[in-house]
This record gives sequence, C-alpha cells and structure tokens, in this order.
Amino acid sequence: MESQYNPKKVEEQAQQYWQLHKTFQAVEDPLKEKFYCLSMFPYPSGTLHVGHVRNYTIGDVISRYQRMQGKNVLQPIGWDAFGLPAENAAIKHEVPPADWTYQNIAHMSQQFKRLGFGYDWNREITTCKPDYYHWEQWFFIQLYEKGLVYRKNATVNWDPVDQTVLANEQVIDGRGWRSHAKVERREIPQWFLKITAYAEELLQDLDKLSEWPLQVKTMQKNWIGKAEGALIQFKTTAETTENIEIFTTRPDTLFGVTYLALAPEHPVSLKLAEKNVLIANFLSECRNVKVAEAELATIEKRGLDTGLKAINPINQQEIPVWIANYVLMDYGSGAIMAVPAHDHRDFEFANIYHLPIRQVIKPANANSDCHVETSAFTEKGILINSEKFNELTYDEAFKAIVQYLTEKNVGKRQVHWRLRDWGVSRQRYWGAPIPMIYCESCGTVPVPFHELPVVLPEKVAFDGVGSPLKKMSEFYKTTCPKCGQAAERETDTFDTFMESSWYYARFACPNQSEKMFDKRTNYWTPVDQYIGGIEHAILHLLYSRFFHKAMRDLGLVQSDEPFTRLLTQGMVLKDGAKMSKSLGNTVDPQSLVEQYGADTVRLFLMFASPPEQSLEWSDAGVEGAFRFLKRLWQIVVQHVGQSQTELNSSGSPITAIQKEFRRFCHEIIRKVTDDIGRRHIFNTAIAAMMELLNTIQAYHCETKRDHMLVKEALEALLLMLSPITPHITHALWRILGHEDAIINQPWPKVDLEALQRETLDVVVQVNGKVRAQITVAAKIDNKTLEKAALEHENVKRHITGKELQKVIIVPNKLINIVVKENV
RNA sequence: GCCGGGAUGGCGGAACUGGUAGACGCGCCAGACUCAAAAUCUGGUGAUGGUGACAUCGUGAGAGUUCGAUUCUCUCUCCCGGCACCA
Repeated sequence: MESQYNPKKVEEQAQQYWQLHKTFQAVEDPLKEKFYCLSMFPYPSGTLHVGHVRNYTIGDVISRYQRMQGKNVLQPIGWDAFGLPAENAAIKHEVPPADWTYQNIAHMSQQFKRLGFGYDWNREITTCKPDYYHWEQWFFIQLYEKGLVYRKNATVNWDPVDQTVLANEQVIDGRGWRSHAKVERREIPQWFLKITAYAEELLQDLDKLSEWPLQVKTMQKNWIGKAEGALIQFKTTAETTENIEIFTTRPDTLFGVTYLALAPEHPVSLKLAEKNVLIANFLSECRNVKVAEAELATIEKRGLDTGLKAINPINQQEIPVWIANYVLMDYGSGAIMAVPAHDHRDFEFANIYHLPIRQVIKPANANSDCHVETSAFTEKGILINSEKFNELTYDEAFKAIVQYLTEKNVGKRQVHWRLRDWGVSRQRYWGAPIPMIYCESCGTVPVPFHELPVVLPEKVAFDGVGSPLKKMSEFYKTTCPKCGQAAERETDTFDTFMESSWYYARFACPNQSEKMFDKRTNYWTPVDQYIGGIEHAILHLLYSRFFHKAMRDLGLVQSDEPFTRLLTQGMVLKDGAKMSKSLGNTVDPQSLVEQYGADTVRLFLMFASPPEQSLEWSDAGVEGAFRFLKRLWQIVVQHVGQSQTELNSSGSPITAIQKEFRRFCHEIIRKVTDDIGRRHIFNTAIAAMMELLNTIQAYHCETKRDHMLVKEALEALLLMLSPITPHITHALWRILGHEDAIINQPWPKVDLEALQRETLDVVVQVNGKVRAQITVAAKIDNKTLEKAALEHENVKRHITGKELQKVIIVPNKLINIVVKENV
C-alpha cells in the first residue's frame, strides 16, 4: 500500500484497468436502459485548452454517474476536422491541411486519454475522412431529390487583391486580413438548404424540449422570428419601374409613412443606378461593408433620395423613395415603409435627412411617455391622424387596414420568418466536396450514389489564393452521369456545420459502410444528454435540429428531436476575455496534468464554478484541489491502518454523536445525489463532499462502531467522488479492501431513517431582522415555538414596549415577530 | 444596433420555491510541529463601533412591492456570448 498519493502512478493503473477490461466499450442491449451522453466534438486545433477540459469533464462526470445508476452508457468522441484554421496553418507552415489536421488529432487523442475520459474509442469519428462525408454527400442528394436543395445568388466578402472570398472573421475593419484591401460585397451562385421549410416545426417543437435551458429556447425562437404582418404594394410614379412591395409588422402605422427605403441590392435600386451616376456611386460605396448583420446594424446610417416617388395605397399620398444602407436585402422584400414617428431606425434616418415625422399612434394608457419630436414611440397604441381608422387599437387597426388593402388588391396578410435558408457553399479547399456536376447540355446533375464519395484530394500544394481544387483538372474534370459528355464538378465545399449537424447519429454505427445509419442508430438516438458551449446556442443546435427532422422524414431516424437534455457550459475566460490563441491568454491544461495529475485538474474545473456560468481562470485554487485529494488519501490510508485491537468493542447503544455523524453523512449523500443527478451543479456537490471529509477527519474514532461508521462514510465519499476523480477513487477503493473495481459499483443510497433528527435550530426575527437562534424539538407545535421565541432574552429586548402585530412561521426554519412602536 | 446572459468579501463562488447573506475553496493572519524552512495540523478572517453581549451598514446604481428581497417589478451602468463564411 502506498502511503503517499502518487497521481501519475495511480492514474496509469486505473487507465490500464479500464483498457484491459474494455470498460467503456458500449454494446447495444435492448434489455438495459440506454443513456447516450455526448459532449460537442472538438475542432482539432492543435492542443486541448481549458474550455475543452471543462466541457469533456462535465460529460464524463454525467456519463459515469449514469453508469452508476445502472444505465447502459454510450460516450463517444470524434473530430470536427474540416475548417478554416487548417488552411491558415497550411499557408503558415507550408504543410497540407490534411497532414496538419491528422497530427493535431494524434496529439489531442493522447491528451484525452491522459485525462481519463471514459470514451468508446472504437467509435471515433473523423469528419474529414471519406467514410464519414460519403454519407453527408449521400444525404445532400437525398435532400436535393426531395426539393430541399436549390441554388441561388448570395453575397460574399470579396478580396479584390487576393481574388478570393473571405470569411467574416478574415475581414478586419472592412479590409482583407492579408491583402489589407477594402473588401467588396459580391454576389455569387451558391447552394442552399431549405431550412425555412421546417421553420414552423422548429419553432413549435421548442415546447417539447422541456430539458433545454430556457435562454437557449428563447434565442432560437427569436432567431426563427415568426412575424405576423402585411405585404403592401406601393405604386411608383415612374412608368418604367414596377411596384415596390414592402413587408411590415406594423400596418397600423401606414398613415405615418413618410418615405420608402430600398436596400442597395434591391432590383429597383440596381435598375435606377443604370441611368444615374449618383445612384451608381452610392451603391458602390455601400458595397464596402462586410457581410454581417452586426456590421449593417451599427454603421452610420446613410441614404440617397432616388427622385422616384411612391403612392401610399391607404391615402394616395406621394412620398419619396430612398435607398438606405440600413435596409437588409435578406429580410422581407428588401424594401421598407419608413415610419419615423414609430420606429427607432427610421426616426434616426429621418432626422439625418430632414424627412417628415408624422405621429399616427398615441399611447393606450397615460403612463407611457410619447414625444415623437425627441424619440420614436414604438409601443402599440391607439390610432390618430389616420382618417376613418382613428381611435382603433393595434389589433383592430391591423385587421381593418389589412382588410382594406386586401379589398383594394394592394396588400395582404403575411406570415414572415426571420430565419433564412442555409447557404452551405464555401469557396474553400478544406471541406467536404459538394457532390454536383455541371453539364453543358444536361445542366446540374447530382453525382450518382454508386460514385460516392467524391473524395477530396489530400495531397495538395496550398498557397491560400483561391481553392486548389479549381486548379486541379484531375479533380473537377469528369463526365456527365446522364449524357456521358465532358462535364465539370462543383469545386466549392460544404460549410463545416454540415458535418456537425448529424455526427451524433453516426456515432451509433460509425463503421457502417453500406448506409448512413442502421438499427443501432435507433437504439442509441436521441442523445439523452448533450453538453457544449453556450456560443453554439443558435446555429449548431438549430442546424442539427433541422437535420434530425429532415432525416426523420427520410425514415433514417425515429425521433423528432436530436437532443433530449441540453447543458450549455459557459465560456472559460482569462483576464475578462474569452481564452483564445489569437489573444494569447490560453492556459495549457497539459502542464497542470503533469504537475498535479488529471484528477486534480478535473476536480478543480468542476469546483471552480457552476457549469453554465462563465469561468474566470485563476492558477490559484488548483493547489487547493490537490490538497483535498492528498488529504483524502492520507485519511483512507490511516483508517485502514487503524489496528482493530486498539478499538474498544462497542456493546453500548449508539451514541448521540455517532447518530449525528451518520445523519450528516446521509444528508451529504442526499445533497450530492441531487446536485449531480438533477441539478448538474458540481461545485456545490464537491463543496458538500469536502465538508464530509472535514467531518470524517475531525471525528474521534474510538470504538469498533466508530470505525464502521467512518468506513461507511469513506465508502460513500469515494463512490460519489468517483465520477469526478475516477483514478484516485479507483485506487482507494482497492485500499479499503474491495476486490471488485469501483467503476462497477452502484451509486450510494440515502438511508432516510438516518436523516431523522430530534432537534431543530430555528431563526427568530423581529421585523425581519435576525435577533436570536433557538434550538427546539423537531416536532414542536407553532404555539410552543412562538412562546419559546418570545421568551428569548434578545428577542424580549427588541419587543418590550411595542405592540405585537403578527407572527409569521416558516416551518422548520424561521419565525418572524412583527411589532409596531407604541406611539 | 438587435437577441440572450451576467454583476455577491481581497479572489472563485454558496444561498435550489421570497425566509439566517458569505457554505466550500483560495488568499491572508495567528498558533502547533521543526535547529530552520517546506509540508501538515489547529484557530481566526465582510465593513464599522464595542473588552464583551451586541448594534449598525452591506449582494453593480436608483426606485418599487412585501412582515421579510441576492431572489420579484421598473429604470439605468458596465461586462460576456450570438448575429447566419471562426468553430
């Protein structure tokens, strides 16, 4: 027996045991309740960072806890291996993206293993390998054949010097990161998935996700953004341009419209620019803004009066038509009716260009502030200055005005979604090839299933100027599957969100080479517990939900939603900023593991803050976790070494101290079970276990019964600690004398009888301030309790000479005596 | 700008459903052990006043509801995440 805690040795031995016994190999067993626990798979960026360790420790703790509850647990791991950083590294180090990626995977796998996570490594997935993206390409074609895929123009950031498309991240202050040239918005044809076909279901089914954090559901709801509104036609005075159609959620403000505003990319804007140099110049200025909503929403509002006039269909008033840089082409029809009195953005714009502001809504109640001279009044209220619609409420006016417009055939009610279809084309090399062929005579033809996968060549020279695929005739030159004539492949690759939208289902059958999924997928899916960063609250989780529903409609999976329960971990920050390589504020978990061992690092990360909160990293405190484990080791070793002959045999009945010790021990089991099992809050569970160890340490062990009680407490402590620090508990369980490994033990049970107590400490307040604490019999009635409280010296001091108003009793906790000064 | 979240001792955090603010840990202070140091152990530790019992103040700022507010409502400040090509 080791008298000193040696983490390295202890951890190697435990890991060897798990490997030898294939402990974490998941086997489908219809007779056992399954539990699929998944942490979002990592991008193989090079080395693990603290955020990774936190994420995967949470998953491992939950997996091991569920295993102790008797579940058949699957916990897989894989690599989200396509992506931009590999291309950057390729340029920097002159190494093909594939080589760099595989090296990183090899290194990070070792780090994972050293941390002792209970993964089924047989199911490892690497998304940049053809056996994975084969089925992504296959699925894409399935969607294409179902009409859920189409091609249209979309705007990208164009670097005019490097002649390449830039990611938003690569545009810094409006300029390309390498060339420093001003980026331009440019339209190019791209492939889209019709996620909007599922908008309604994606919105409705949020209600089914009872075990998702409310904040994530709210964000998704707002992102999908179902808006009831109206589509309204405005005739223009020029005969050459067609009508301008706008979408609004506020048809009740139609009388307040003082101008129309078009997006710079609006067809009418483009048409006007053809004949007008000023407009053309303005449009080209608007092009120097990167493709990001945050960018458009924060730039200085600028506009140009086109000279064109439009007619308000409700009152035939003539209003000017402007082009404005704050109008989004992607939302609604790319044109808006501007109501400066009742919209913040229109108000700001109208003030800059001295456009009229006409109030048509007044507050419904007197409490609201409404001063349209100084700011827009955006609340829903009562109509004024709106002719026959005056005095109507929002709901009445909405109905009446839309009905009027419908009758005149110039408008109609319309449901509008903020959600846009998902553009999946990327003009990059390091991604899954889009399996499409362009034939001059047959048009666009999908690659036949038997020719899949379209394999991405890995041995490439990568210079960063455009995709190497566009220069590789051996890749893009092919023949048309329909007519057999020479044709060309699509050289764009998929958005990497494609790979991460279905990997969770593939983990059930990663070695299935004949089809995307098999019956094992139905056994394991949906994921019971999904864990990942809060930064994925919208995009990744929404895309996965969409894929799951689309897969269901193709008969590939059986459930409606991919992830039953979701835990969104907070960011790991250092010095108040997100830890990232670019900021140079990363902490290397590897050196901590070498210094203290994996258990200490795992324990510290789980103890430092609750999982959903952001974690401010500090080096201090790791030492404290290590001290706790050293102390645990010492106490177990001492307990085992305690000679039985030194102990008095205890024929006497159980003492009050022994009873209280056991009560405390079971109270802790109850709390830790609740914290880990229900609340998923590990820091408080660990705090409780630290209290238990403190209590065990302070307990004087004199009799054989004492020894038994301490043993019971230590065993419970090791079992409860084992999901968090699996290695040290593996060793100490053996030291306590157990033959079977702790990994096979069930979770400890609370003895409800042990929890019973005879006395209670009750707080006594006078007018809400704590004045005393009294110890009373647990079964005390309210009258006796009140009497005891009133008799306490300090309470008396605060109530004598005052009039007793009432007494409030919170059972088993608190009594508040409310008194009033006698006047 | 819009959507979502956060702010509690010197620091990380606790207080779960409106009921003792500061559990647990770090740090710090004192003591024990030691020739000495490290390690370890014991005690103390929100602020102010008081020998003490105790009292007053105190959860980003300001208001409100309540017998009672870190918790609920309103207004504001600062910080973090997302905004569709970072993953």
